[in-house]
Formats: sequence, C-alpha cells, structure tokens
Amino acid sequence: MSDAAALDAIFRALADPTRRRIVAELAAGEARVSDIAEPLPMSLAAVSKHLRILEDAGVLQRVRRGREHLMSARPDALAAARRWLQDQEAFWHERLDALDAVLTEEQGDE
Amino acid sequence: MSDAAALDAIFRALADPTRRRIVAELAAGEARVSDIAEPLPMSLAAVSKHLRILEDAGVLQRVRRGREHLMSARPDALAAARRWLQDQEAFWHERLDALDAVLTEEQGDE
DNA sequence: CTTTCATTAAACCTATTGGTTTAATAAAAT
DNA sequence: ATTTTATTAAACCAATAGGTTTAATGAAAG
Repeated sequence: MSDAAALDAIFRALADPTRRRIVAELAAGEARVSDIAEPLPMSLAAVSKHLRILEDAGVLQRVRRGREHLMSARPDALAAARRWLQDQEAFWHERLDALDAVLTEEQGDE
Repeated sequence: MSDAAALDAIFRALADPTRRRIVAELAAGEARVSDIAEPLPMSLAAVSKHLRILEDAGVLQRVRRGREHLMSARPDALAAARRWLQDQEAFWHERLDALDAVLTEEQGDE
C-alpha cells in the first residue's frame, strides 16, 4: 500500500464515529469482538465489519485465541494521520506569520 | 455544534482525498474557487461542493470579494482532530508501557 | 442595459456506506 | 458426538457521497 493510500485508509476509517469510539475504548486494552460490540447499539455483524475496516487501515490488530478474536491498538498507525495534520497546521501558520510580518513592516514604513 | 459533532465534521471532511489535496494546496495562501478547481479532474460544481463541506467543518473560511470567493485555511480547526489522535496515541502508549513494565518486573522475579 | 464571468442551486445518477438478517465456520464445552 | 459459543460471510436494503449537467444568481465589463 502506498503512503497516500495508507493515509487515505486511516482517515476514512476514522471518519465514522462508531469506529472512533471503538478506537478510544481500546485504550483500556485488548478486547474480544463481543466485548467491543456489547455497548454498541448495533448488531455483532456490524461491529465485525467496523473492526475489519480499522484492521485493514492498520489502526487495530487482531490476534486469534481459539474461537475468540482479540483486537488491540497499533499506536503507530495513527501517527501518519497526526503528522499530516501537524504539517498542515505548521504550513498554514508559517504562511500567516509571514503575512503578519509583512503587514507589521508595512505599518512601520508608513 | 457540540464538540463531538465538530470533531465528526472535521474527520469526515478530511476523509476524502480531493479535500485533503485542497487543504494542502491552501498552504500556499488563499485562492479563488476557480483557481482551486483548475488542477482538479472534476467540474467546478463538484469542487464548490467540496469547499462547502470543508467550510462547514470549519477547516476553511470564505471571504467574498465581489463575485469571487476567496478560500483560506483556518489553522485552529485541524487542531481538534490532531489532538484527538495525539490523545489516543498517548493512551495507547501508556498502556503498552505499563504492560512492558509488568512483564519486565515479572522477568526479574523469576 | 446587455453580456460575460464566478459561483452556487437543483435535479439527477451511480457507487459506497453502514446497517440488517440469515447462513456458514470453527473452536469449546457438555 | 452434539450442542453451544464466537465470529465472519453473504445477500440484501436504505441513506449518503461524490460526481454530472443544466439553471439561477449576482457582480464586473463593454
């Protein structure tokens, strides 16, 4: 998967509130599919699909233990998305700071 | 808009690669709708819709200058999303570090 | 004032998404 | 061996998303 495709998968995966909730809840540690599904207002099958999307995006990982699937976080996965956001923020601020500087200087000139 | 709804809007807005591209290109400074659309492989109307989604999410702002609409970045908007990601990463790492510590200690005990 | 230019609105179309329900699979428990 | 439990697969459905094309709006230029 190219970097761009990977980033795309991550942002798409995080665009759904149910999936973000799952991500947040896995901060408490690994959990079985059923445990993750229990508090969620939808079928187990629906949750299973959400988990696959998160797994495919590399946000979660799955370990099979007998008939149970233990899902857990892959912390580095989120870093790519965070970095993209950070970069944009930095570029934007840079630009605005440069603009400020110009305006301030012009004011000094007048 | 509640915080949760705002975060949702931002993540949804950023889930589309065309919109992320627009966001990235506005690092160069404000631009008219037509300028933004020019390099994109779709109709002006389609771009107009993307811009509205980014604007509604608070990621971009619009200033009308006569018949032109100048779009530009609102740097703080991305911060909410970045912070969410940062928090998750931190929580996850915390957990893994704690787990590491336990395992290391157990090894020392054996 | 008529025409051109910059943009959005509206109506429409197709593909994708997020859910459902009902099988299928496979391991665990009895 | 049979049944129960954990999960995914498959088929389906309604709503949404992302695009199109054709008006409509409204400012600028002739």
